[in-house]
Amino acid sequence: MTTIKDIAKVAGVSVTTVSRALNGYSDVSEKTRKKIELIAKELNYSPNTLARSLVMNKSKTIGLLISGIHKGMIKDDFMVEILAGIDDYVAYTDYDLILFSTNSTKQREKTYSQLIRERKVDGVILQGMKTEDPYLKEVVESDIPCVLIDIPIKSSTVGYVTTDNVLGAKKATEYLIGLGHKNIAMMNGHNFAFVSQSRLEGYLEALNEADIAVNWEWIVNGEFEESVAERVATYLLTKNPEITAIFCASDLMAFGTMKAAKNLGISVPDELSIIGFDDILLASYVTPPLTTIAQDKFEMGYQAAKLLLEMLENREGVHGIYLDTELKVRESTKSR
Amino acid sequence: MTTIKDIAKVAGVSVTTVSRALNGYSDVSEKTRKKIELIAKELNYSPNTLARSLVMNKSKTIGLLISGIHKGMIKDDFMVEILAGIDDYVAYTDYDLILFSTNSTKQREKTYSQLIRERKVDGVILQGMKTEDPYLKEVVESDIPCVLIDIPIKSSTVGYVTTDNVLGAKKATEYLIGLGHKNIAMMNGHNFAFVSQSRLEGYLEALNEADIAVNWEWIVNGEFEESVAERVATYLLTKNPEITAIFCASDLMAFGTMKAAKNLGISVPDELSIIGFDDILLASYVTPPLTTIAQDKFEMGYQAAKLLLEMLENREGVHGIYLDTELKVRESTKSR
DNA sequence: TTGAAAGCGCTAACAT
DNA sequence: ATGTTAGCGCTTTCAA
Repeated sequence: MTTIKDIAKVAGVSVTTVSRALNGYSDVSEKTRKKIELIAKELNYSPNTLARSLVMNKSKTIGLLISGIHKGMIKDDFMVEILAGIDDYVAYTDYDLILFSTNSTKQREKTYSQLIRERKVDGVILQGMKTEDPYLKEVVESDIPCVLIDIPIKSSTVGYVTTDNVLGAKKATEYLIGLGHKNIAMMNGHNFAFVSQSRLEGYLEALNEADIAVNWEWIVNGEFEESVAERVATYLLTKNPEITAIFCASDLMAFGTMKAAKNLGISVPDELSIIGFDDILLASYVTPPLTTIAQDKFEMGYQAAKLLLEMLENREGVHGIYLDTELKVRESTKSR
Repeated sequence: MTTIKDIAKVAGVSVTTVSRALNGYSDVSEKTRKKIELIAKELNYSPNTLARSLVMNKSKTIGLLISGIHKGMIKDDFMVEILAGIDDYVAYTDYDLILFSTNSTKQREKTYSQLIRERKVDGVILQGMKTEDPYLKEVVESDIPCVLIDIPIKSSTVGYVTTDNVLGAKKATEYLIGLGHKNIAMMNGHNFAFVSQSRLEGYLEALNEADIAVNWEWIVNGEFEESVAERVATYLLTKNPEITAIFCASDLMAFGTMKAAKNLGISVPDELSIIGFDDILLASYVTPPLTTIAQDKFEMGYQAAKLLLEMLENREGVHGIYLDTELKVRESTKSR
């Protein structure tokens, strides 16, 4: 492997000159620069980023801390789209991505922040962490720049990008109300997700503004999992046959709810309207196609990467980004 | 950021001793080791892997060269599952993953092998490269260990994992034949994929063994893309109404073919049987659910990672791995 | 059992 | 415009 030392030797100059020439500094004569560049090419030289990072104290890598790289990823394309968005932005920079998958099942003896510090990433993007995750605190409190997906924490080194979940949930609920529904249940995720809190808020707002009394027994948690949602929905629908519509805080949970309805012989959308949240790929393929609130996941990733790099280069940027949602009307909802 | 120097100072020993103690060498007294470990913890020390990598000349990172991180990834979960499989294996090692997405649209001024050399990855996994990709050659000819997904090249530094595509395609075709079909077309990918060659081979084998004459006009290329497949299938089916079954070399192309049939008013599976290859998630959600040959994509990723690490640690392993397929009978095929 | 010293490949003052 | 020197944080001979 050629080093600048080799080049220096061949060119008959010092390593400093080589370094300067190759890095485009102005204080090197055009002649020597040309010579050095030529030799570098001939020797098939590539710089050793390790050495460079060590001395410059920045690695030009950004860490991606993602949870559940395997479990959810297949059916729920949320993570994949985020990743695609991040990649799309990062591809045009000189940063590379290093993946830290926080597989909860595996007993990593090292904490995330240890990993991050060891690998000397310049910044990190966090996705899929629960609000009470001890590591979240650890990372946020460290001085390493990070941007959080769907967790609105802001500081000089922390930014976030998320969807306007309150408004999104409100839109969903209002749509149901507009359809003539009054007995609208909500299948939420769990209490350790900011998005759940926000979506609940939107749901409540919509009900309040329409002067519909809130029935707290109709607000349940499906843990963002299809199977849990199915179980919970089965119970909910059996106990409360008067429910005519359900707003689900994720498409996957909407699928579970649809299954529950099917098993109970409740027809969707004739007897029960179901609306989801996310607009994952499958949403338009299930039967009936799912009406849902679409979030722009790709854009979330893109904006997250953009924000992080802005922070890294000390360019001022907005540290808190809210993305819009869009109602996708399909066939799982019907006017009453 | 604490370094071993800081620890050494506090402990009143040399950096050498600290290094040895922390790395579990035996030639350090239990007493000093304990002391050093304690101090390290108190000072919240993490080793700088950059420095370590530089001197040890290995980085404990493996590069993931994947193509089309955004385009295909959403609908076609192939890449995602591979990634999940890789991650699943790597998670239990002390290696980390660094992502090089070879977005064809972007004009990377650097070649893959440059990226790889600069980042000093210890090994690399390649996915989604066409056989004639100049970079493939470049990487394979370099001395850096790599394992290829779906490209059977073997050398001392190159291994591969792939599906038994010949057998898989044969199974598919035989199933169609067993159903009573004789006029069986094939929608292949393109000529620059080994898998296409193998799947064609399997198709031909099955026909030959059943004494069915091959009609070369019925063998077309859909470029592994849904839209292309739709166009090609439309033409094929219009020209050759006698075709009663089509074996598609990917599920996505099978979807395109289904669309073509639908537009032409050809009912699947009543008038036309369609069988796919891959078994992507969507396969069981489309209407009618797609009969297909399933590959174990997760396992491919897992085995690829396993093989690469075996190569890196000089453990002997099989450099060429073939995985089995499984026929998933659903509702897009019917006996004639 | 421990330490001194060299060096991995690079950049960055500070000369000249 | 170019070179000398020091040093990033670590591992590893070689001595003691």
